Amino acid sequence: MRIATWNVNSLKARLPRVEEWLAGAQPDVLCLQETKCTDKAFPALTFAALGYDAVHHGQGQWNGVAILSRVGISDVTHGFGALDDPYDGEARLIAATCGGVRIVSVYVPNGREVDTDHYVRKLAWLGQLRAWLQAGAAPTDPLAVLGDFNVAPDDRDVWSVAAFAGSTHVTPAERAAIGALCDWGLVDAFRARYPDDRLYSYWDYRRGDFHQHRGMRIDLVLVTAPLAERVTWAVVDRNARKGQQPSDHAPVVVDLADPA
DNA sequence: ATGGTAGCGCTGCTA
Repeated sequence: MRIATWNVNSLKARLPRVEEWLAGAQPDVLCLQETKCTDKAFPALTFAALGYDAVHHGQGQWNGVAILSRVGISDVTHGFGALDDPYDGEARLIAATCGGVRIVSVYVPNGREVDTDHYVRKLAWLGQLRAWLQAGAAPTDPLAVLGDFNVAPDDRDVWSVAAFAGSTHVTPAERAAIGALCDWGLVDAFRARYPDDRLYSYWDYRRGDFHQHRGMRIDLVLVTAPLAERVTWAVVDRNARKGQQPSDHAPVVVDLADPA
């Protein structure tokens, strides 16, 4: 089963490229973030024509998350349920079961500037993500959390440590919040496959950052142990960041062998 | 040099 995640930075602006990418990459499950559309405007029929069932949790102008699947979609939920949401009212999490795997599509808050209210609530949001996993799942379940985490887990995950000094995405507290998810029982599937490579998933639109290789790896596929042992391949599709009207993020793809 | 680009939606915010 091929699972993938892509922050598309507006599904309306990116739909032709998403359609093109689905046809070429042939994922079984695709998690989207920053759809920036309402549930009513979500192009479910377009995806159905390509063979994908889709569920969406959107609000309109900002945020918005979705899951597309051609291996079934059931037990759909969104948000943190009974738990408090530090970004209440923002569409940042949707979950569903696809092909026997619990799939979670997340758009972690950006945090804006270190030590601002938005940053403090970003850390709280990541803490609630762990609490929500602990309340509703087990590390022994086949479960994957895919999305834009807005955190570079390690210094290897930014093009220049100096360039991000004092910025969000690289602070010890943000990295500790990702570490807490891993402590619960998640593995960074892409990093496990490429221990030393500096491969990024996001490049700022400005200054020609993509072509200068000035990127960050902030789009992650975190999987529980039963899935980690099934990973056969992982890749960032940099080609999807090229050409006309790209998103500022590239898709991250992970292949899973059939369960033993 | 606090720059630069893209999306939303129409003025300035968010990333």
